[in-house]
Amino acid sequence: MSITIYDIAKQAEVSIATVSRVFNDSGHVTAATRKRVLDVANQLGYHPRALAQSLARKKSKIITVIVPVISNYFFMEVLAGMQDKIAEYDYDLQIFNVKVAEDLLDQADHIIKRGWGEGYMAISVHLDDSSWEKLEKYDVPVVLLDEYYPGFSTISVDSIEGAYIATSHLLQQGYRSVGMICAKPDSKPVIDRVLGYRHAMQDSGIMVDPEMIVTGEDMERDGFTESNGYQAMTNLIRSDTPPEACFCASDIQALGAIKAMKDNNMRIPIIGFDDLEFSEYVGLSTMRQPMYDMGSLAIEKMVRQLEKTDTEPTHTIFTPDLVLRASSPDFAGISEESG
Amino acid sequence: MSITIYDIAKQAEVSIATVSRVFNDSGHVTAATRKRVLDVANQLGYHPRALAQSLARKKSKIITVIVPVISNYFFMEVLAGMQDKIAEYDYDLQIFNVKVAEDLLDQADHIIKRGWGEGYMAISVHLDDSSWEKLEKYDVPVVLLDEYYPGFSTISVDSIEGAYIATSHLLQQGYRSVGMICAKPDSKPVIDRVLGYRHAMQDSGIMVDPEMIVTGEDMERDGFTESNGYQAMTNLIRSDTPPEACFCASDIQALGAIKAMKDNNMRIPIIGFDDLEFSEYVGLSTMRQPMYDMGSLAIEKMVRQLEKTDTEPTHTIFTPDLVLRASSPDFAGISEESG
DNA sequence: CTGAAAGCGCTTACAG
DNA sequence: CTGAAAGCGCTTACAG
Repeated sequence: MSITIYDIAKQAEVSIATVSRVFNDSGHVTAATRKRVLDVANQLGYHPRALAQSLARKKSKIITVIVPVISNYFFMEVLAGMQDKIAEYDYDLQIFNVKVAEDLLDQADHIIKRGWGEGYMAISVHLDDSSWEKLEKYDVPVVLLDEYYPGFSTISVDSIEGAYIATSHLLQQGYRSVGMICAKPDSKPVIDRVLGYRHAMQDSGIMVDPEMIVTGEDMERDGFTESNGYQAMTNLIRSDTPPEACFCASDIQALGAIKAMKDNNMRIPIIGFDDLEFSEYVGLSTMRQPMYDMGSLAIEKMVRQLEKTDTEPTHTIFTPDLVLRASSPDFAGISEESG
Repeated sequence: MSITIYDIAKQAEVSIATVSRVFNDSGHVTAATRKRVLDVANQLGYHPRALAQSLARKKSKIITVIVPVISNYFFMEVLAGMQDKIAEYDYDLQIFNVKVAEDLLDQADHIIKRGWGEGYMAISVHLDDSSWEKLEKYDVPVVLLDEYYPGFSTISVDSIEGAYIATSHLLQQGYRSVGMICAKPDSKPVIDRVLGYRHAMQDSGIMVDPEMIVTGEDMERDGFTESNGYQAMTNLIRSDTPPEACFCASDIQALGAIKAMKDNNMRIPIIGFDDLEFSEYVGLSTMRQPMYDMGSLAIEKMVRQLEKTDTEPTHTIFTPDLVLRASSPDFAGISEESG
């Protein structure tokens, strides 16, 4: 039913090898035969099947992206960067979702063994070193995004440093009691951001009050949701000694936190983490993660590996930038803002 | 180097056919030989290559998604719905970006001919009927999302009706001068939304003032950006007779429009279109498009076609729901709100 | 420049 | 239940 290389070879009165050559610009084909083949192909609407080409060439020209099902804004902005960048190359993107569970390694293993891609990128997939080590054995190009492992090329953001910067800024403004809204406590980014927060507090000689580190009840998407932030801030407000300022593990939660403050008719300075597209318009101060650039860079690293330009893994660690907006006014400006 | 069905056949002392059967639970294989094969396979870390299976079976178990590069929130929420739904089935998602240009048909044609997927979904790809007709000839399952064409299954939202509802609501509140913020004028959704807006105005016996239909200068993503909305609202404000209320073609633009109002120290009721995740937290009234559900339904339709449950194209047209929030207070409440 | 043939790694009737 | 063989739709040395 669907037409193949044989059909057009027959009609053009050449061998299938010649047809193949025409479509690959490989080998030298006479202009005449080339035209004959192309004419027949056009007439019949022929186009080589990528599947068959991939098998024969042992190259699929596909880059497979592994992402946790909790697809959030972070992933989306990263993906946008990937999509724009990959358009420059002769590769295409295939996406596989994995469930965040104990058998995460098995799932990744399975995806790689299925062998669709020439290379694999994992976004926010967190495994321990021994797990990554197993995957390393397959000797296939892998780029990790939002994760670090020496054996693969990685792109990540220094969450500890970011949290430190945000918290320190608040402390420098003169606030002593700074709270933190976190998400799922055992999620990798949360662990790091809490750590940075603690460091900053300690470096300022302030005892960390465990009750100042809160999260909401809604644990969908690992707690990275507006509702979680809303709940968390509500908890903070209702505590005996509400903080004077707050560092929040993500912008999306900060959005909810701001709403909670509004609903409670109060306002304290808050700094988020991410810098999502809407953050600027909401006036949210935040630690900017260059998500789009990270996605773009990930593709570049992958292509360099695929084309053997890079032979050793490379590591890029971005330090997030503090972006100050209305949500964390200068200390002097507080009275005006908190109307 | 990488191990194949032959390797494990040899070691297990069976034919490759038997190995294949074990991995496909097809045919009856003795428990003993089955175990033997599986043991060897595990030991060698074997797993069938999807590429080869696809070629032999003439089925790739892949659903290909075609999306314009201007990937916006709409696409992202749709994709989330697709991802969650596809997890229930034995299919995987592959994404191809197309550039919105004259040769959009060629690009789609090319993607389909490459033949990766068993079925193709197009999100927000707008072509004329004769173009879709050409694609119909390939006789491969296609589902269109955010587009209508009789020959394929489609899922769309009634933009005209949605715009009509939003505008009518504003008019019923008592506003006479209602403006509209649109995006790229010749983009499909914009055309429809402007139409609905005009209908509503006309049905209320109000002359449509062309100057009341504005857009911003930034045409990235077809104008569906905050900055475009900001510019558009700024234009509206600066006009000789600013409107008393405003319908906006998208939430993302409405976000920018609200900021523009704030910066100009004024506020008129505004209703957006989409209901993005942040809209609730911003208090933006809007025409809700069930994007997630649309993505989910698209997968269902596709699978039904792939498994021959559906043999005829089906069409689902959602009418967007009016969701009222703080951005468009009741007429009575205006004085309080516009502080 | 062009063709015959082997091969990519599987599946699947067809026999037995 | 199991194997030999053809086939999926291409590519690519190897000859000529």
